[in-house]
Amino acid sequence: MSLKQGGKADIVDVAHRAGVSISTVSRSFNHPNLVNLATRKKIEKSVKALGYIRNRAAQAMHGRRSGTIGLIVPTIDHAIFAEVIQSFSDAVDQAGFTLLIASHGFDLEREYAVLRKFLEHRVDGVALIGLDHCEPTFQLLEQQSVPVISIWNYEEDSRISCVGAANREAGQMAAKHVLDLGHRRIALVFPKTDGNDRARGRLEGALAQLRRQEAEPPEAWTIQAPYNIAEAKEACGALFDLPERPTALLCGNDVIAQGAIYAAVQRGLRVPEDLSILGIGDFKGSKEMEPALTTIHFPAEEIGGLAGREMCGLIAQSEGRKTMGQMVRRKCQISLAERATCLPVSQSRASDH
Amino acid sequence: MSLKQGGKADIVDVAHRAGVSISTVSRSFNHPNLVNLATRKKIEKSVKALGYIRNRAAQAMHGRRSGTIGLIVPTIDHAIFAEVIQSFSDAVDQAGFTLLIASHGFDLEREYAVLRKFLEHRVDGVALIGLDHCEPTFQLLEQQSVPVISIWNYEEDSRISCVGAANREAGQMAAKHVLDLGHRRIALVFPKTDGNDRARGRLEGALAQLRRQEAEPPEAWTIQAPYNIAEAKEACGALFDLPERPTALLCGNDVIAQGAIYAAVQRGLRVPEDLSILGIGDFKGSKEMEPALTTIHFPAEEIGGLAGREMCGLIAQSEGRKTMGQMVRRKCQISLAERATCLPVSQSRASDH
DNA sequence: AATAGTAATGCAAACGTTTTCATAAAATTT
DNA sequence: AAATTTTATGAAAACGTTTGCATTACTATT
Repeated sequence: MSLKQGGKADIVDVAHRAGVSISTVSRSFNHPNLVNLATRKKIEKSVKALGYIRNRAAQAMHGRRSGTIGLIVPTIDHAIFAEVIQSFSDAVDQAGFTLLIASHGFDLEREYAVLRKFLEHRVDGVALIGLDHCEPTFQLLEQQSVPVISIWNYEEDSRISCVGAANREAGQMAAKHVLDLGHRRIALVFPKTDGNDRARGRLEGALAQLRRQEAEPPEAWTIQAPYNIAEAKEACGALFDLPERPTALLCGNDVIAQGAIYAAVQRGLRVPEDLSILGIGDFKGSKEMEPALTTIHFPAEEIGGLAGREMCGLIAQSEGRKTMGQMVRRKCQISLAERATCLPVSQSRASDH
Repeated sequence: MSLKQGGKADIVDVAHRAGVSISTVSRSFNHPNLVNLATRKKIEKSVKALGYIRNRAAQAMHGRRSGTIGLIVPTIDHAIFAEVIQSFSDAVDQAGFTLLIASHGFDLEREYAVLRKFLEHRVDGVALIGLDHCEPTFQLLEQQSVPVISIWNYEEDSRISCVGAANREAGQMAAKHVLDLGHRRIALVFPKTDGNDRARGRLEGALAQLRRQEAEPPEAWTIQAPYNIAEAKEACGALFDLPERPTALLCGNDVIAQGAIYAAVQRGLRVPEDLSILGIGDFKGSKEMEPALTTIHFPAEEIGGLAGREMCGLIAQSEGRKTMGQMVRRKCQISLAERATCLPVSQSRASDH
């Protein structure tokens, strides 16, 4: 009865103090309508006095949900992911879930390990980024039949539920735009594409469009850079120092584009007069840049929020036992955000030398 | 025995199949050295065959640790926090912990609510950002005597353990730098400071230094802007449009500084010739900007990593029962990163008009 | 006034582990 | 060969909840 010291009050302590049975206490939490108002008040008082905090772990043991959702991302520290994580988090929070987050640093084996760990914690659902995952991951997911959703990439024949945009379309849209502006000398800066279906989709989409219009870039103009300003700036700098310079640059995302702009400025190249630059993603701040970045808008917040809500839906319907929940696929619209970093080739400075 | 269908294999299923008792199975996980190698192999095989996954919730019920750490941040979607979250995550991951993350949107009441939720999940430790928290939060923490650490701000008399930098010093250092460069007409752009001890410390430090050297800015030159490029750009734009313009601008962090630069560029002001701009934080990409941003370097990665390790240490020592673990305080060094956005006033263009 | 229905509560059996204690078998000592 | 220690295992009691079933006391219904 004097159990308050340790801060470790128990449901039985609460029951004792309130002069009721533990069943009643439990019920007053889970099915309040089944217990008398007066009793409920007594219990509430006892809870306060004892500083009692429910033990979800114990709840979870009853086949009840753990109330947690696991989110596995390549990295948290990327503008791209931070935004989508935030909106996903908000969405599941609102439904009362607690979020477990882990990153795997673009290593799909680690992704599998993290997934196992999450499963040990009996998460009610799992969210992953993209649709590229290793076979053991898929199998584990299926075998455990845990609700799962993929965020960020949309494929109509995806193996798991997904909420995202068509990255291939984005690449194509980007390429089409610079082609429409009359550019023919177009370079590409993309990150590594293995294990990264988003980047791969974009690159393939862009390349396909360029080929279709017979403007495929020479090998030297298809370079790699990770999603980080410093390395992108450096890689693009090297590209600009080549004897032959492109008139337009297609970047794998806005961070790369920003690096590209800095590399250009550094060399006295003017954007967009000397060089048109196109990003993909439309990150926070891209619109405010000077010059404002022309890019393909991805509704990151919408995707994250929608994914969160669909995740909760999937979990809810998996309550209904047996049925290995339905598959859900949601495609979010992307669009060209025409701003200041691209110019028709006719208005560009003739920069041959 | 044929329990594999549901993917819901049990420790008893495993024991059955391996022909041993559940005690042995449990032991083979927790104290492998206590069980015969041959038996262990059998069990391992049985585990594989059944696709068994341990249930941490059940473990946690034995007073054992849950293996989780809760991290509560104002928001995930800020360059500042994303970096520190990532390194904190990596550190605790490495120690085998799983991270629970939630954001409260700079609302300290919500922070309290999130803390309660985490406590229900019986996290082994809690990490918070900064030292500003509401009284119920502190009390709950004390009462539950859960290991807790504050990230990002250092105070020698903090109420809870902390790992971070002295934000007041940062503000002072920033102010001193522009004063040393000869500036006297200095403006300040900071975010709201209530419930945000980091920003408050910086602002107070800067203001104190300016006052000390009798260069306190007029009210119109002390403006507010949240940590986001769009609003910072707008706010700074308004500042620049004032009849009297400062020669130097002290920004609450690098994001604000970036917004300020864009606002300047937009108006044809040249940085640093017409206006010196100083950031605080040294975010990823600040060094690569053109012009490269002069700023106060905060070792975000170091802080996050150190905080993660200290957190694990706190948890480990709290194993030893009774003793309400020691308090830990770690101060990380900040430094001036002199780059290209600040110029001595003598070299600036006389921009009076 | 007897009966049926409803509301509020308690008892005890789960849930999936860990761990203490006891025991059996094997290895070591005398 | 008996006595002792060590190694490997099992039985059963926790851990803190939820919940099905049983019970009691009311409230309507006839």
